[in-house]
Amino acid sequence: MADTRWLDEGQQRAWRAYLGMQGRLTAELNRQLQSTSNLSLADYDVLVQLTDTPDGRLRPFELQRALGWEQSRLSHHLSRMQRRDLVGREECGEDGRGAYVVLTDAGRQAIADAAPGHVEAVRRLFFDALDPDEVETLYRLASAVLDRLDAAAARR
Amino acid sequence: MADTRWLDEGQQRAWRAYLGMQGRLTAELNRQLQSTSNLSLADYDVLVQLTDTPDGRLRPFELQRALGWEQSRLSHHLSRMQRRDLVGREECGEDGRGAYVVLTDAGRQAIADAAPGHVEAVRRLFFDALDPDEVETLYRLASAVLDRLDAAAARR
DNA sequence: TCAACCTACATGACGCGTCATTCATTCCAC
DNA sequence: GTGGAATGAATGACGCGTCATGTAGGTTGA
Repeated sequence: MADTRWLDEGQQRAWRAYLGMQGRLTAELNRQLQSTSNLSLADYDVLVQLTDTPDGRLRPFELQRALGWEQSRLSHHLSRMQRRDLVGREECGEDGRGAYVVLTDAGRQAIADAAPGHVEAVRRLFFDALDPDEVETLYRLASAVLDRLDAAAARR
Repeated sequence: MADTRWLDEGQQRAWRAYLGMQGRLTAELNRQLQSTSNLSLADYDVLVQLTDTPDGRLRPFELQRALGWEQSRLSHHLSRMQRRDLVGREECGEDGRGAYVVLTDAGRQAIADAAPGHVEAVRRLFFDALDPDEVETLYRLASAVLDRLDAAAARR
């Protein structure tokens, strides 16, 4: 591998800026959510998915695909959320192996309380810094990279 | 907070795509680095910073600023890297409170071995999916958000 | 029908990241 | 110079994420 093609100047600074933004933005949003609502970003994402279904109930593997998480991460996270009474687990009649994850009243309340402040933070720290063109480009860019990642995941 | 301004359509999908890309790209790069070089992305970043100095030696607070990390994260991480003999700690003459973090031979070797494969992965999963305009926009976008984050950090 | 295989999910171990706290040293106003 | 604030750094506790593994239940085909 003596002939590595390194990143060019523009790629380098873009990558560095992206990494910096990524890490610090995630940390800051996490802090905001945690301190004002006692939720993590991960909790928030799970609750959003459950809230988006009519009966607040999903099979873990559906959640997994919607979130793009690893299976064991989801399982661990659900256990922690269950301990805090944000979600419950129920047996699944159709499939003896399976289960249902159910939004509890406390969970529903938690995300309803947290959402406005979180959206506000996302807007303030992120979208207020961008013009519409940049937002559109971000969408295209992220979608293209996601396709790459899907291909890589399929290859694994 | 009854009058929350939610995200518009374009912002929603951009945000979702960004979050998806962010999480999965980080996970994938971590996996690649871990499995081929037994290093984490965090290890890699620390080693890069140390390699960039003439004598492979930095004060922790300099590393902290360069990486944009929390102080305690860095301290914990350096302890773990020290246990694996990737870095060493030395006393600091000029300031009795301070210390030096020093790149070990093993650390220097580790990043030299890891760099080609990592850069290759970054290129394959990320830059190969983008055209130059998108890279340029990403840089502008990330820089703008970083400014926001600096402002938020200063306010804290 | 039953063995081989696959799918849905859980768990233990271990490294990572944050918060709160602690400690020593240095800086500075007076 | 000295008491108080600020700075540089470490640590314990605890939630998070990954890998490897385990297990029960479904599916398929000879």
